[in-house]
Amino acid sequence: MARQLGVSRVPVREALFTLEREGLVEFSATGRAYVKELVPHDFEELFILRLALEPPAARLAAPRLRANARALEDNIEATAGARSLAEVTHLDLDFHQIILEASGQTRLAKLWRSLRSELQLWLERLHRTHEIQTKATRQKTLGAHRELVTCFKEEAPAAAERVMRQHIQGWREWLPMPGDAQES
Amino acid sequence: MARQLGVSRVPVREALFTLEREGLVEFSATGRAYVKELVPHDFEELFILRLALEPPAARLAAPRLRANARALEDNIEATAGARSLAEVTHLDLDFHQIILEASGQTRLAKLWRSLRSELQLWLERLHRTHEIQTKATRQKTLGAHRELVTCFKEEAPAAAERVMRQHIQGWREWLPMPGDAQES
DNA sequence: ACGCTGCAAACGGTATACTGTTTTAAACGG
DNA sequence: CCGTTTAAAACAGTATACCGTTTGCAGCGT
Repeated sequence: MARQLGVSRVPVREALFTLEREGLVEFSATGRAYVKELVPHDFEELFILRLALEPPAARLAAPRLRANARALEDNIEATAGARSLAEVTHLDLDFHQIILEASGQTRLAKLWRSLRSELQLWLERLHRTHEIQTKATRQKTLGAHRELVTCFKEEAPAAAERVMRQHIQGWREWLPMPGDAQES
Repeated sequence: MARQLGVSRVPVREALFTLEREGLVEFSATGRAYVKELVPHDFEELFILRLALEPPAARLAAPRLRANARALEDNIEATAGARSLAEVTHLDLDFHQIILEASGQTRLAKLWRSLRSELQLWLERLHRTHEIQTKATRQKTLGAHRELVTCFKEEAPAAAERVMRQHIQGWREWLPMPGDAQES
């Protein structure tokens, strides 16, 4: 890989470790790196993590987003006018990331960033294999996002937490299960 | 540092990045590494993360711990007989880690491991600066742990989640605030 | 044909070397 | 005396080199 890229091995090595942290690469016991394959259980785990982390993050972010809801509103507007599916996905992840970053929890935000690429990979895969993300689901997402912005503007942390929880649970239920939720 | 340790710079570099992931070291914009100082807000964040992550983990771990509660019971016994404060802390963290590892959520377990050293650092600091961890608090901890084991044995995931939540919230309330919960 | 042995190539980790940048402090001028 | 300039030292990142180990396969024996 280093030869192909025309760089030395140390930076490649570090890049691979970074990818490992992001869940896209895994190392064998002998230190060899492989692309990690997507098993349904991993998607389930991402859902569990989102459900555990994002509602409290929304609650904590509420005070900071009271006056700074512009970024979120711009995001909603952009999503409404987005033309490609990939664009909608990107904006959706952006919306959630803004909230995470605004929570003031550096570890939480860092964790989200490390989860994001894996999440995006899954969504892109679902887009390829299933015909999801219809107009109806996009409207549902936009509705939840608008509701969240309302909560932030009214500085209603508890409501923001509840709406976020329902948003994520609903999101999970809309999705065409990848293999169907094997709880091993 | 590499010269002092008698190794080359690359391994030191990687070790520093690992310590950064564990929250013990931070890098300046110019790439220089410093020991991260403990600010009360960070402790608060650790509490928030534990509260978000551990109750669901306990719920998910319940099925797996039904028959494998021995490790937890051994841990409780060791804690009851522990002589040093550091030993109790170590065993307490071990108890929680066993549950996280048993949750079957690799990202969750990995996250816990990356939080553990920071948490331990905080607890040791609290031990030095305050006279906590009296017999009463140790009994409270042991009581909650025993209750959790009961939940696992009876395979009561919902109860395990609830007990874990109360355990962590209680744990936070016993602690002599490090600076007092500044919600910035 | 199949398994075992041994060797060569590839590999992972790390020491050393090189390069461009930042830091430090000494020399200089105001 | 203080701010500016500049040159040397330290530093971060990365290329190259070295070493011990693993891997893959050819050659051998059964």
